[in-house]
Amino acid sequence: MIDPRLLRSDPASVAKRLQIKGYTLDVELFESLETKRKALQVDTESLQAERNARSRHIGKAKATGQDIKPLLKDVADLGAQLDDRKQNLLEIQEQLTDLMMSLPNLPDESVPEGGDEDDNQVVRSWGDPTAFDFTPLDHVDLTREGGLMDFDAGVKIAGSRFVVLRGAVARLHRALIQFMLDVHTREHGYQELYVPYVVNRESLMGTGQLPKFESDLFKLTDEREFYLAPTAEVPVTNIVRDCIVEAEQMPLRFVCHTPCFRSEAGSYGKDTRGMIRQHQFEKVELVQMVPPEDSWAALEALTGHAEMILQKLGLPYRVMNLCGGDLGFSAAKTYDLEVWLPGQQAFREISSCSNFLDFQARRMQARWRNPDTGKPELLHTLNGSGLAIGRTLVAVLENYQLADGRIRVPQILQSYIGGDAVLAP
RNA sequence: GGAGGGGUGGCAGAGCGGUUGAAUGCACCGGUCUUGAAAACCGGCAUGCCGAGAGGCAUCCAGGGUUCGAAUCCCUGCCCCUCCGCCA
Repeated sequence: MIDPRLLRSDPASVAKRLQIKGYTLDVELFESLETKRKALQVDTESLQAERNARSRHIGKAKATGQDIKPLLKDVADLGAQLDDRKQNLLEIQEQLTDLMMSLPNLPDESVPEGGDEDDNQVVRSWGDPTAFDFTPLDHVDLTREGGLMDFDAGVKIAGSRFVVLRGAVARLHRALIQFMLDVHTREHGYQELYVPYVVNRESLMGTGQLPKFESDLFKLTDEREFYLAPTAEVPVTNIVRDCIVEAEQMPLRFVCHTPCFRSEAGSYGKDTRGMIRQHQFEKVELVQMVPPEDSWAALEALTGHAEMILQKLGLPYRVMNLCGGDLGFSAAKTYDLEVWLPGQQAFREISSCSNFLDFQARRMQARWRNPDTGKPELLHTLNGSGLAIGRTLVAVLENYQLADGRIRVPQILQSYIGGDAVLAP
């Protein structure tokens, strides 16, 4: 949520900055709601003050044994009046909260202008696109033999955009998870977490998936409002919801491997081949909670942590600064890591690292105790994939393929799969 | 699944339906004392909104209800704890 004070004091400049994200704020609607709210609130509160005063009076009169009947008569119609105004106020407030909760975060100054991914800026790149003296295959063709990636089985069991992995590929997939968790816990100072994969409405509100993006989620048919987590960001970030974190515990750095479930509504026909876009995929997620003044440095560090995985795996990639139009709902700034996929002859997103500033924290009421003021203040949250497992698997298969169709195993992964230098079927 | 007990400030923990936004302790902040620290003592210490200020309003898990008035009474939901049963 955007700071309501900022929105109230300068809606025009908020609107201007939201426009960079392609969001049009109806300033007039907001201001008229705000004006109504203010009037109603003052009205209601003065009425309440009167009622409170009179009730107190009755209490005192009763205590001294006076006749309270005339006093009661006085307040007879106050209650109904009050109920009426309260109801009006509540309706306006509800409209205002709905509006506020559906406003995206303000983009940072350093976010480039632009409407879609074509306007993203290359910040830096690492490695050169892998060279082959033959025409490289994509991961689908590479794994056809032996049904190592069995898309038909996935379809049979669940439906399209699901897959069954077998044998060496399933093992490599698992090895990638272990490897990433090890690097982040041992070298980057993250605490490993295990979390629920089912999340409630409040949690999704907190990180910003709700109320606007319900259709991206799988909802369970239960009388409780349960959803499958679309990313570990949701369960992990919500750990600090309604919490006041002590300063000496900061920064909090969590790493968590979870499956992620996404309905991918609206992506029909997009990335239908292979494992690039699935309803269910694994991800190792990095999440940080930091004091506000540290969050920009933390974004650079966190992005670096994700990059380190690609470097250790020897996968060429580039870092993109997302333009306004491509920026997510909650993010103030996002770096995407794009890995080189020889099968597609293209860079594809494999990680997304964002600073949310206090946007999520305000929704979650996640605070820390600022030692300078002694007061609870909103903290800053960040997260990034470190990395998406399915896409990393694809990248390894495609970048490490040999002319005969076998797959070399990146040096650093060999100890995770029994020392094999070439993927054994 | 069955039977009970609970949800109050950062934490612990009081709180006859009226002057309780809430005793007390701990923690924290400031001060006195001390060479310094500890102890002791004094003072301060929830959040949001409105207001220039004085002050006002709201919040004691959430939502309804009773009442002139609810932290306190009633109903529903959520969560936690204890015991029994079942279970990976």
